[in-house]
Amino acid sequence: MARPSVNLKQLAEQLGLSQTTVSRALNGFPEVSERTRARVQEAARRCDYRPSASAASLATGRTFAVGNVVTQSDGIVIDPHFSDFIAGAGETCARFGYDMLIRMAEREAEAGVYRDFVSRRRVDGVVVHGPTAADPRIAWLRSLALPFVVHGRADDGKADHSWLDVNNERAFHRATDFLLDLGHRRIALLNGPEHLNFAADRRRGHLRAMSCAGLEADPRLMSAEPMLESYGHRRTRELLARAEPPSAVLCASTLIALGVVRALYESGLQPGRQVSVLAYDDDLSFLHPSTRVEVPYLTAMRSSIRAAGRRVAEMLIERIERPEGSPRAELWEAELVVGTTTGPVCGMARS
Amino acid sequence: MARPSVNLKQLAEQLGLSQTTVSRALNGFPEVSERTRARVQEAARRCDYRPSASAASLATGRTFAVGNVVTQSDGIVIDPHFSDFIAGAGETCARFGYDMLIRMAEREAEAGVYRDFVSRRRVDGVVVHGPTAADPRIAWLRSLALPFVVHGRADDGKADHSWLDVNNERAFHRATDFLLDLGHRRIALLNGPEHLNFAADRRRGHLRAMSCAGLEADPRLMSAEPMLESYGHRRTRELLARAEPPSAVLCASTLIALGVVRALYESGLQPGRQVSVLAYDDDLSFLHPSTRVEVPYLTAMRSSIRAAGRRVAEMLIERIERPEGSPRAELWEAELVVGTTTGPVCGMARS
DNA sequence: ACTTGTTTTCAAAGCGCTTTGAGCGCCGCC
DNA sequence: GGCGGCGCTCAAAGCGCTTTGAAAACAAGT
Repeated sequence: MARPSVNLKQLAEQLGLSQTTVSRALNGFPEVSERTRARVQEAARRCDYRPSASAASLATGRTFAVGNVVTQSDGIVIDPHFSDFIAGAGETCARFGYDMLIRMAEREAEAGVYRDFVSRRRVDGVVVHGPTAADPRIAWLRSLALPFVVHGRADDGKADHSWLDVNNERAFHRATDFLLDLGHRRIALLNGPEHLNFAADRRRGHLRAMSCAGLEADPRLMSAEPMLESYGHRRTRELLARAEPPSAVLCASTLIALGVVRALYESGLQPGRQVSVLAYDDDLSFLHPSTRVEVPYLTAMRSSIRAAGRRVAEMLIERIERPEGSPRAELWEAELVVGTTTGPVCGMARS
Repeated sequence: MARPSVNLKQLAEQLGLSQTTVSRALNGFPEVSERTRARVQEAARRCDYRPSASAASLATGRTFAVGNVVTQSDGIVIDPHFSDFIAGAGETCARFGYDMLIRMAEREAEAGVYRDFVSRRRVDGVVVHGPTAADPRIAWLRSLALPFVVHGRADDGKADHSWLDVNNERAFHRATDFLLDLGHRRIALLNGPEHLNFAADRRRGHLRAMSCAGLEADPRLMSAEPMLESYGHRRTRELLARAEPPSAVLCASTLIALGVVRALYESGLQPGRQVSVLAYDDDLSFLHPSTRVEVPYLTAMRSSIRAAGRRVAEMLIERIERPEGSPRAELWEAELVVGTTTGPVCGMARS
């Protein structure tokens, strides 16, 4: 099996046909007779013929690769949510014969990367991660005529491009309502970085729910940081040291929630008893049992980021293969999963 | 900035030079005069000229991409360790002008993916993840003459290829010694899947340390499963329900350890007091404070998987660009970081 | 002036595929 | 008998780069 690589020319010679016919036979063109097609396919399989990607790419302009640029904003943190998203997207890509290209760059260099993708013809399309308010990338990509799908929403979703987002605002509205119904009034929000739209939406959902209930949210109970376990832990310790600690904590990720839970236990408190914990759960594969028999632990608003990855890739491939079609937008609702970390407000936490 | 894409021919015409000269000027060949080179470079910059990747690739056979195949062994779990590794590798790749190609496949299809990479000329080399005992991939890749670097060790590292691994055996030997020194005798091992070499090595290190201390490891205290938080949690509850529970738990990842800690707290035990917890820590970015000022929480054997990613990518690029050079092998030592989750054995846990 | 050598430039031949435009044989239809 | 149409196949022209082999330009040595 050393070096079998046959090229089109050799295959054609072997068959006594022209390259044209062989190429057409393999690519399913109608103008080749079924008998010939079968012969060609058989020979191709026997010789393990596979067209060179770069030659095909040069001839067609297509690369069968989708780009993902990972910005290392402050020299830190590739977030684990990304890897689950990629896993989902990768499944779809594999199914359609695409590869995923990943390029890391400083945030300021991102525009350059897109131009590079286009002028060097490296990818057929890209997915845009972590949109911010008035995200400039949308305009760049449009002007470059590079197909793209946004994971999240830019321009409030009004814009004329494909996107898929979770209804973060509603998710946090509902989460807050759930806690309010349990009697909680002092609710802390441990949000992700709020220049990212998803985090801003979550904050808004939380605030809306509070004001619908006639309550004013206490700004001192709200924070926004990268979603690390240590953030949940440190912040919870701070909150518990207050004169008026919260009776419930709303977290932007399960990672944060794990830190919160750890801090609670360290302080001798039990999640779901003295302090309730509710997290947004991206259904990360490594935080969940592989078999779903066990009772959920964290109460959470859940939506699978991996499923989102799958769908976003489908949407992207559709834009690539039928650019004339109209863009699609999907807004997914997160599902409330009640676990053991929430419970009715209890005496202790009353201010 | 709409469609600037200039090609070599146009650039050459514009300069009144031949394509040859322009190409050579840009690629740093010595036989072009400095004056001409400067002129060409200036023009290239002004026109934002970038050579088409597929054309260059077709002409040279190089792709400037390194492949990573992610096997979805049982339809589940892309593990978060992978994403940190990729982040590291991505940094190096970006520095050297390479892209990372990711392809998902069923484990049985992996051989086919490598062949595809080679015959379709998709990548210049690959990194091999998660080597197992007598891993067949090594032989495949060698017979395909595709440059590769193994993250981990195959063939006990004797083989003639580049690899980078952590000394997992020593790490777990030391970790076990550390616990033994604290007086622990009943030590549970929550290992990763032991068909993977790194996990087998860790088990061996643990067993060696035990037998060096004249102790026999209790097989009922050892388990091997995918490294999920829920695994740590469930398994710890099982262990605590035993007549003779362990006084210390050794975990193959921080994720597992978080589950262990949670289970301990739920049972009213404190990590570091009644039960010690020591984990292998890949220094995953999302489980650690971004600023390192805080005291470490988990006691751990630590080695950055991200740094490993960086180095593996360097080694791979070296193999790609100088295949005649001799392969490199590196064995990294993990560092012991003492946190708050370990302490001397205490009365309660005595059987 | 004429060879010799060195530097700088070029035309043209690939790399391996797709795709255009045409050819050929054959049918049926006016 | 000529003509359009249909079914199948092909030669050749790209796609945009690199690289070979040779030529042109210039300087230096006899």
